[in-house]
Amino acid sequence: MAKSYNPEPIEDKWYARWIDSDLFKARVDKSKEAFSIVIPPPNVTGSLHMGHAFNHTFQDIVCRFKRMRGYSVLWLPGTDHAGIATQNVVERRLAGEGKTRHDLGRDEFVQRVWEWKDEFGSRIINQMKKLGNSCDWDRERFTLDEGLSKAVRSVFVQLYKKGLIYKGKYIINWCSRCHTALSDIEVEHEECKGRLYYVRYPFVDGEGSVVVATTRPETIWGDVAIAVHPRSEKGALVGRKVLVPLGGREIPIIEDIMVDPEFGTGCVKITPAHDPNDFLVGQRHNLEQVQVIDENGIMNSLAPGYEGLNIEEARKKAVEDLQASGHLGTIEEIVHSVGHCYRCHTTVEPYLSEQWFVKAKPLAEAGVKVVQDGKIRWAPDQWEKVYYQWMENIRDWCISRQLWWGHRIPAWTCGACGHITVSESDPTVCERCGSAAIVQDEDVLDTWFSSALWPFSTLGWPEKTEELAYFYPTSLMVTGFDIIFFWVARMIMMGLEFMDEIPFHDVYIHALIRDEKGQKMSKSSGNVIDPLDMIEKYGADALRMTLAALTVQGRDILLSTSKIETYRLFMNKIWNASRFALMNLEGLPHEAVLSDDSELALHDRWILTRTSQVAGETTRLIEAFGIGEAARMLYDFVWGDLCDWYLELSKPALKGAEGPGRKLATQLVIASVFKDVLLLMHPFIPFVTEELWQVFGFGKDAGGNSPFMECHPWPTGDDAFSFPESLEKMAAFQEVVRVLRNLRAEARVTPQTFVNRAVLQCGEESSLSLIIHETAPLMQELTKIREISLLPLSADKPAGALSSQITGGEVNLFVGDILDIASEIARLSEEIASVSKNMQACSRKLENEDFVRRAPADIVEKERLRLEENEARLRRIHENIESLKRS
RNA sequence: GGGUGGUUAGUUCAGAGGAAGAACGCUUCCUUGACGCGGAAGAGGUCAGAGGUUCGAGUCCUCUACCACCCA
Repeated sequence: MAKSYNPEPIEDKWYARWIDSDLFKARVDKSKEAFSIVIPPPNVTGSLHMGHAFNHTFQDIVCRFKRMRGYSVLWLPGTDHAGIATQNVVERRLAGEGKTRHDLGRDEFVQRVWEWKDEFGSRIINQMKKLGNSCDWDRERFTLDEGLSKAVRSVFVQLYKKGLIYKGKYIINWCSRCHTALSDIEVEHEECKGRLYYVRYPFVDGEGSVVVATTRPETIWGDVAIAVHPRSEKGALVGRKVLVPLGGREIPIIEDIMVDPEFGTGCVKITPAHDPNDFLVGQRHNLEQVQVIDENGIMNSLAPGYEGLNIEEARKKAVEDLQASGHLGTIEEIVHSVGHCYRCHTTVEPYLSEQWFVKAKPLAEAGVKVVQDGKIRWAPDQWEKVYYQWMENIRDWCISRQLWWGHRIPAWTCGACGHITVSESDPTVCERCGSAAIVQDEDVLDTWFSSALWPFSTLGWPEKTEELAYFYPTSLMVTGFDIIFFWVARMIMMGLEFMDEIPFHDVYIHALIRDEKGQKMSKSSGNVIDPLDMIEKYGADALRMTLAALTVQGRDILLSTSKIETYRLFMNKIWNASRFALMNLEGLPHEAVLSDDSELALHDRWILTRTSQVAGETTRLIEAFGIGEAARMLYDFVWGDLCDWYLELSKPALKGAEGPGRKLATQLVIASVFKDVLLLMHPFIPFVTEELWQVFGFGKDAGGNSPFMECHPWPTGDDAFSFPESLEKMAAFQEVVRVLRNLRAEARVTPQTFVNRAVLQCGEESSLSLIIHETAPLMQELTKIREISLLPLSADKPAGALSSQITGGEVNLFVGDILDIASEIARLSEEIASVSKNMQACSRKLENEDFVRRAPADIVEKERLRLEENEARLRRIHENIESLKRS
């Protein structure tokens, strides 16, 4: 075995073997309980980023764990077609050829996108494999593949027939760069600096004017009214007419409760075609919709003299013109919320157009109920509130996108009668009048529309497949809080509507990964830590372990390469600990197992007990999605208990110093503990554990073949050797060792120097004396003291020693001439200070009648013992000082 | 404006009613037959502030401050 762990060849080797052996293949097996996860499908244009790596590590740990626990596991992988993003990518490539998609035409363009997808779409899938994802790759799906497209059509038609999908002319969010409508949640609001322009609208009849404040003077061309709040002092103006200062049209002053009397002047201009609030006011008052900005963000002919200007130019000109005509008042610098496209960050325009919508409220009500009834559980549960809040205030979902890449809307408008035919199969004639002059809607559906069907469309719906019956509802959904609305909520609504059943039982929401300064990772800020780079540099296991260990609730994860480095060292530690074990297991037959405890020393009993404890805790934690806690516990256990203590303690026996029986017992303990530890770590770090497992030869069958770890049952700790009394005894042992080492360091004895003698004083027949008696040779080994002997507490204190107090006794280390009496007295005085402080805290509590009366008896008793212990310590320290002064 | 998190060692974070923990960094020492990618010993804290509940509060409640994020 190599002296240090080199992950790369090992990871590639095992991943290939796992796949060749169909280890991750999901099987409908009615004799087993099903466990299924559908992956949140990454964008097919993308590459694996740290957020995916984190998300996938979590799912992989749970899936591997469940396989080992005997479930029939399906982890279904795939990608989504990411309408806007993918179309953007291919359009950029075309631009490189000096072409636009319109030069190619729809069919050819879509063909080009497919070619691009075929070329690059497997990239992210290969990256997932590098991370070690145990997905069933034979079931990989894509939101635009045939089956899923069929599901999308079926859903669209059914919702339309139920009246839950409708088409209408409404004001929607428009990205003039992506050239498409967006749903409300695809708009990111951001505080931006802007200006509030005060504009005078003169009365038609007579003197004076009303002043209106607006951030968008270019839309004045589309004004159709001025509104005031009915109960404000401006209410008197209602019914009068004013002139629009650009263009000079006459518009009425109306009243509407939407107006905030406190904002600006209390008078608001109403532009129904260019503002969502104004749109609603316009509907209430039956106002005209004057559209002056087109879909490209360019002023049209309804704004004479402005035609062809973009918004920025138009705004500048409007301000100049208003200034020139004397209609412009003050200009105020303000900060206001401005919507931006979540894909390209262009400022979103409210735009009046014909779009398709899903009526969300009826769907949302069912979605709220299943969570209220506890059928779907959220972890951490605080996200439940976020979900409710959104679902209870849900608005209709704009699902049409003016793109070419996506599921084309299955609606055909008749040129003869105007009827819309919505159909799963392409119709040839209008269903109402039979005319063949029907034209399919140009738009495609929001990508999230197809993603919402993912938990059942991927399992074959609308066909009634056996996979669907067996694996749906899925067990768990793991995702980030940023897509609760985009995805989780919609999957719940669609699952309930079409499967009449929840899509998953548990939702685990994890935090987002940020850089070490807490900034979001982004290409533009150059702070991206690429998971593939990290895998190359540190290994997939190290990255996985880092991400697992950093998993915490309710806080973003700040990642840095130094943290990954920490866990890379851990991989090396496991490697070397195993190397040590293997070197010392030579000659041990594979079939030998630990079967009796007659030759077990305290530390053997202790490590077996600890292993069984840790197995139980790991099981409990993973079941409860406590991945982070489990990973941190395993790290501490392996590095601390196993390596620092147990392996050091096992050395004398392995060298034969304790006789052949002890050597064999120790070998069997090591084999047993390593077997369990590798199994417990396997879901977290599958590669290195599989390699070691095979080298150890654990689980070999009669033919000498060892199956993969994933086929081996999970250790729960229930049926393991366990000696609960060993925990306390070992703690006492460790305390003595630490105190002795501390005294050595105080006396500046270098680690390799042997000290001749130490004397431990404690009660005769006390448990401490028994422990020390039993473990003295090991204690000598760990502390490099030639002889450690026992002395009753009542005996006279031996002179010339450094002393320190332990629970139930005292440690004396004889360092001979090095002993500096003055500094030893000073050190003991410090000890007095800290012991007295502790004592005071104890007595303060015990003197408090309320404490003694009301605190649980065991706590009071603990406090009493603690006080006694401290009193004894204090007494002994004083004696030691006296004795030092005498010498 | 409404909501949700967060504030603990120099740094990054665990801990969620019974004597303040880890990792990294720092100091001192050690190449001991698994690992120097290691080991041993140490320094370092009014647990944001103020009230309250409790015999007892990083831990539960209220308020304040600051930092994030979400929704309008």
